[in-house]
Amino acid sequence: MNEPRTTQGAAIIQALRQQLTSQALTGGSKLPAERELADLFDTTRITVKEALHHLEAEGLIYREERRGWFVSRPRLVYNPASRSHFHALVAAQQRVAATRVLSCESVLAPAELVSEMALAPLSRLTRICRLRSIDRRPVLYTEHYLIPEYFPDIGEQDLGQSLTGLYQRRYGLRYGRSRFDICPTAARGEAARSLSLAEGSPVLAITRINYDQQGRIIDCDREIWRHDAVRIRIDSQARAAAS
Amino acid sequence: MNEPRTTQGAAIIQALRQQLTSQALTGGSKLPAERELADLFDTTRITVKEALHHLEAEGLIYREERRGWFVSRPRLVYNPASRSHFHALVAAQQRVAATRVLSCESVLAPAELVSEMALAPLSRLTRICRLRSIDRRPVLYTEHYLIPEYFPDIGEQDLGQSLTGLYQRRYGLRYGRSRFDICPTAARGEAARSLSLAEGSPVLAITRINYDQQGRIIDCDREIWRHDAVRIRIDSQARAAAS
DNA sequence: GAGTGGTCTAGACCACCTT
DNA sequence: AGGTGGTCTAGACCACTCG
Repeated sequence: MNEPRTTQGAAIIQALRQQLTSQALTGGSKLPAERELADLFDTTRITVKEALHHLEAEGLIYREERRGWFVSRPRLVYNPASRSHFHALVAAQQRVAATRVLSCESVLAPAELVSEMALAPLSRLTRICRLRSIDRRPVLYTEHYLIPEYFPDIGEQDLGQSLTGLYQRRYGLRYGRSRFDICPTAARGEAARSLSLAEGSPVLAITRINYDQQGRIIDCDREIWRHDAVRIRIDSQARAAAS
Repeated sequence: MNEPRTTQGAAIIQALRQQLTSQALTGGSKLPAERELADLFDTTRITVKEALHHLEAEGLIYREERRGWFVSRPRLVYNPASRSHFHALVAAQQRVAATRVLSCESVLAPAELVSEMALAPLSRLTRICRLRSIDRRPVLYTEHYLIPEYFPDIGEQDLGQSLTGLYQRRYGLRYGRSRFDICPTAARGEAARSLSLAEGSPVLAITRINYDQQGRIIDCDREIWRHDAVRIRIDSQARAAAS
């Protein structure tokens, strides 16, 4: 097997992994403090911390800033190409969803969106920021950028519900095609704070540009998922022959 | 801006980020040694290392085991739903692709695939392991698990080319639908070694189950991408109305 | 106020890569 | 052989959370 020599760190990882997969530690529960683990394994906090980071990268545990380490729950299976509503999707997987609206305001279009959305320079967009939780744990930070002309009075609507549904009911807009990018990156700024993640923690960023049925761009949304909270699943049909 | 107090680590990150985005350090080049950076910023290796890990999570730099830190090149834009060949895809983005076949052998079906692929317990599958590079940097480790009945003599074929093309030309098999999962996780074992990643480094795992045009499962493939080397891009058409 | 993780110091030895 | 990152020691103080 060409097994690398077992380091102390690897031993800690293995011991914890076993506890985690054998359900001795179950979803949502808190791990002992780093200092306690260091005593337990007769080593230092730095070594323990390294081991915990490995398990975090695997998605078995997660951190909440200055609160401690917790056991991850199963990932939400999510298809960004389907238009299913977050609350319905979560409920279908026997979990409890919640949405909190963080802000809704008019902002100058960020530079990268000006070209992506084919806007005039210095355009204004309506930005809606929301934080979504599963089983009381915040897992998804979203920013929607709307073309304001299509969405008068959006600020007076209930934004805790599905925006897709609202677009259709209130504004008569239905999605046509959309394009999305999925990119593993690191949490920064507001997204990190809202998700109670340390700056630089790995996340999955999904950026989507939505067109209506006439092919006009109507909005763009950016989802920042905790990397251990989600698994993307997509069914695809056969295409034209490979090139 | 509610800026968190600037720590020493944050200062290092900012300084390096600036150098990286201003192209003072360009793709592929090597960063100074950790000890050198520690001197430069008048701090310890551990602090420097932490900062480097942040930039790694962002995808701006990457590590090669015991060789050093390097500046990332632009991510490959990849659509796993399209059947385009790796070499063609890479060439279209002005990069140079290479494929190395690591192994091709008959193995006992891994437990998780037995259920996923609806196999009889203790079935055997043909496993092909390959390592793919862009601009001489290994970025993608793949394992294909084939139903052996459909692929006689596969071991004698040239496996460095596109397997999709080979399936069709040699075996008359064409893909119908497929289902794929995209999951941010950590590198382990053979995949970590081949990609010269430390155990536990973040990667993007894409698992795909492929059906032929008659709806039979013909193979399953597992791609392990270096997390900073790829960006998934998918175009989707409108679906039936949201539930 | 006690406990937690976040950050940091100032070193050390080892395993591996490069020359 | 010399340089690199990988791992580790044995502490320290700070910022934040929670009861």
